[in-house]
Amino acid sequence: MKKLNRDFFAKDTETVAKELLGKVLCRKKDNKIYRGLIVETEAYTQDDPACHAFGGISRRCESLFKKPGTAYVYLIYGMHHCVNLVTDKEEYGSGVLIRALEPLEYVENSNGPAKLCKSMDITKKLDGCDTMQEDSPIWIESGLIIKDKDIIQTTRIGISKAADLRRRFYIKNNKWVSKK
DNA sequence: GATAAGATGTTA
DNA sequence: AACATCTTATCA
Repeated sequence: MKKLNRDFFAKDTETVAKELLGKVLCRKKDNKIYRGLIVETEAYTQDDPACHAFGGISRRCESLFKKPGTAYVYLIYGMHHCVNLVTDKEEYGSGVLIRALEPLEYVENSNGPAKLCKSMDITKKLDGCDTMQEDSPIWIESGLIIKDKDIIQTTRIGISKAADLRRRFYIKNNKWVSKK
């Protein structure tokens, strides 16, 4: 498997969200490399009221404004972590939320955005981490080619603002996609 | 300083 | 359908 380069992330956020399906999220910890196939994503951009970067930069979401390929990790509901990958260009707050993984190596029970962070030990310590760095503890590798006919595009989950936008993508008939 | 809401998951 | 649990944004 080959590590993705920055050009992959330096594109329109919805395009990256769609293309991340079938890629592999990797997390190195204690000499073990956890791997999971990305099966569900959501796109968030600065002009979207549901995005943390809507209205500009803040301490929490500052990572969204960094270079494409940066990891953005935040805490939600006081107890759950979620991870995004920054997209498009630097200084523009946008990213793709990883919502679900199909377990490959050392990963289990990852059919939800908080569950996958728990099973890979992704915490705020990884916020702002540049996945392009050679020694990064988290990165993305190429994986499967997903055909267009196997990709479903629909509305996002768990948000109240801009709930009608169809910015969620998942692999059709994959059992690890989060349930409503 | 106080308050409300939040890109969720588990339990019943 | 309730709740666990706390950071962040917003307002005073």
